[in-house]
Amino acid sequence: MQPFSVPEPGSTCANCGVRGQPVCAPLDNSELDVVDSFRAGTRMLAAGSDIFTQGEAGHEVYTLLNGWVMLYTLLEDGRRQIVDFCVAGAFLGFQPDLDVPSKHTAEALTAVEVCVFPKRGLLTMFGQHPKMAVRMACIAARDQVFAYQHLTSIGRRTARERIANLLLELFVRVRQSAPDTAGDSIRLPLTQEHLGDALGLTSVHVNRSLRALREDGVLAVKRGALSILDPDRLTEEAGFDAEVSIPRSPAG
Amino acid sequence: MQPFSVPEPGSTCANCGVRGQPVCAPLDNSELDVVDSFRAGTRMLAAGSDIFTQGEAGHEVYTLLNGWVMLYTLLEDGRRQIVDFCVAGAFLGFQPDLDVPSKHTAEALTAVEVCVFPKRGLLTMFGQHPKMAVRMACIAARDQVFAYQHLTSIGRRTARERIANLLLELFVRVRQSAPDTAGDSIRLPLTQEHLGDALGLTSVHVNRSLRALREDGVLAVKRGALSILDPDRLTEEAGFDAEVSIPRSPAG
DNA sequence: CGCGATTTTGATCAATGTCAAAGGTGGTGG
DNA sequence: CCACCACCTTTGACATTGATCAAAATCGCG
Repeated sequence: MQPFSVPEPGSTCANCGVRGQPVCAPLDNSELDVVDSFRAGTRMLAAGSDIFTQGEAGHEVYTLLNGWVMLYTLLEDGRRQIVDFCVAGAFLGFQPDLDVPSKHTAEALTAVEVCVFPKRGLLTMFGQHPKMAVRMACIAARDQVFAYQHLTSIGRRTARERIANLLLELFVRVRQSAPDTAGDSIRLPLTQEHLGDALGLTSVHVNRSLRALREDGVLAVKRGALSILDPDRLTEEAGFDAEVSIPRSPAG
Repeated sequence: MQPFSVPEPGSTCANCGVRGQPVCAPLDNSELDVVDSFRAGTRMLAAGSDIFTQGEAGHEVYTLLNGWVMLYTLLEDGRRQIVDFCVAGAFLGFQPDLDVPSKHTAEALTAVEVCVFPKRGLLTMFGQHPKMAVRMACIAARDQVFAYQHLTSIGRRTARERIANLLLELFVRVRQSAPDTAGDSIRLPLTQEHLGDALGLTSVHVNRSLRALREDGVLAVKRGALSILDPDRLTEEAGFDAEVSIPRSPAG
């Protein structure tokens, strides 16, 4: 599957699958035309392909419509740190300067569909629609809080706690991005190596900790699915710290 | 020293010491009146006092005018993770929702002066001055990148590398916030415990690594001062990854 | 001079990494 | 439908980094 963009005649912002979440969420339907004409359509990408790449200055930003993406940094010697996993609704690739190379790679973990915006003109559009700029600031601030929580997990929690914390976090995130789903399990298209690279652990150690969590009846990861066996216990072990969200009508 | 705010009759945004850095930077002098009338004046805080506190919903945001601040999270059992150190120019306390308790505490490491803004009305002001909203988004995005780099350091670097990386980062940050300074050392009002809590290490281990770095002639930390002995070597050991800044006139 | 905080050092321990190999699993092509 | 292959998971033995505990030395400061 090659990357390609399509105007998608049938699809408009008004019937967007993630209408309530992205930068454009605060606009009302009449204002949405601007966004509609500004965006470059949607694009589908195969699992394993890069949306943008570390070291390269991208010219687009993206709203993730469905599928999973990971954001990672590679050190010179090949060590990899996954800094975030993204699901539907995430906004990817925003950075103030057009020509500065990205510090991270965004790679599709599953087949993925993104809504594409050219970076050029983005800030102008924000300037003309301050609601979007404010929304952008709120999204970036929220993601920063997530990054800080992730940081705290890696810096100060044990391997088992980190794993519990991340998996619970991903569980609620998927639930929020798809509020129609239910049950105690979700699809989890991650290998143990992904988990390790996100948590500062080796995949071997992730494996052992995961077995312990399973044997203790807390959670189970199997065949690309995560099942929460004991929610209370998991919440406790994860040291979980209720959600960070963006209010429908922001403060002020 | 008790917290207090003063209208500071002599001081205005136009002669602000960090004029080029905060959210208000992109406004021209005529527009600055709005900010001037919106802000609640400046406030001085003693070393050790909290600017805002984890678990409490603050009603203000702040621009740091001078001094050092640390941002940290406390886990239930007392483990502490410092997620950032801030110097002049930093913007503190922004979060979209007015009533959500903060996840972090901002504590003054030295005597500190901040410029205070009521949170209520902030987003309205952003709406009326889109340049500020855009600036806010850019600042949040930049800080997010910093958080990701910190994350990468803790997750994938050795103790020695983490220390080298953080100290170099602080060095350049101080230099940027006070471009008039020079020389190979800066004041560093941090204990080894602070470094450890920022890097996911114990203070004992920080001490040993610091000694090794000193004996190897890379850097020295002594009496509240950091000296860079061998910049090239340090840059290499730190795996340093050139600067993240916000361009004067942002993309678009 | 004396006290609390910080730094330094030593001895020992535990969590996690490394290396290596043996199972599984799913996908592909014959 | 089977065989094979790439990739992932699981397990074992052992190595290492960094943690823990404890005490001495030093510093900042009144």
